Amino acid sequence: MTKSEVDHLEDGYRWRKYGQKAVKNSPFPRSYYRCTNSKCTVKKRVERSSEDPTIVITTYEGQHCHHSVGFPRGGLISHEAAFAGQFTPGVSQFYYSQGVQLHRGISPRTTQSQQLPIEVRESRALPEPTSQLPKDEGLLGDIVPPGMRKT
DNA sequence: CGCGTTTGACCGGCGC
DNA sequence: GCGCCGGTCAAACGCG
Repeated sequence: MTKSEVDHLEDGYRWRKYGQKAVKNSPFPRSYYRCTNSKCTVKKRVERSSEDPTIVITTYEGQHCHHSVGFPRGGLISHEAAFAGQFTPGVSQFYYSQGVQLHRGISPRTTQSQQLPIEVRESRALPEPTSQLPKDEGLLGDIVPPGMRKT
């Protein structure tokens, strides 16, 4: 769960909305997102909490086999980051879940979504992200231009 | 021109 | 067999 009032929580990846359905649990609709990378089968389900409209429940499905295409607030946008990321696929869900604590206390704040305490650079140093790596090398080549694929 | 978003329809599975 | 629900896809539109 993530405390935010906006749906487009930039977790460092590009998402393309492919559906939206209304759920009975919440008066708010549920949005379905999919990673824009064709090789990346990661899907995301964004649902707003019925009790706290400021909270969105982001459910990740699958793991990324690549890295972000540039971070929003200027963190790391270099190719090195891309490589570091692809070496530790499926890490997004980890830093996302452990990096965000759900606080039921609603603050009068209005734009805290831009100050998420998430640090993506940790994605290459997490202690447990090696749960089920796709171990497939055929996935690099999404954002990595030919010529720097290796050496 | 390319990409992403939006909305409606369609499909599959499950329960009754 | 039908109805309901969740999930996905596709066409069109708008914006950058």
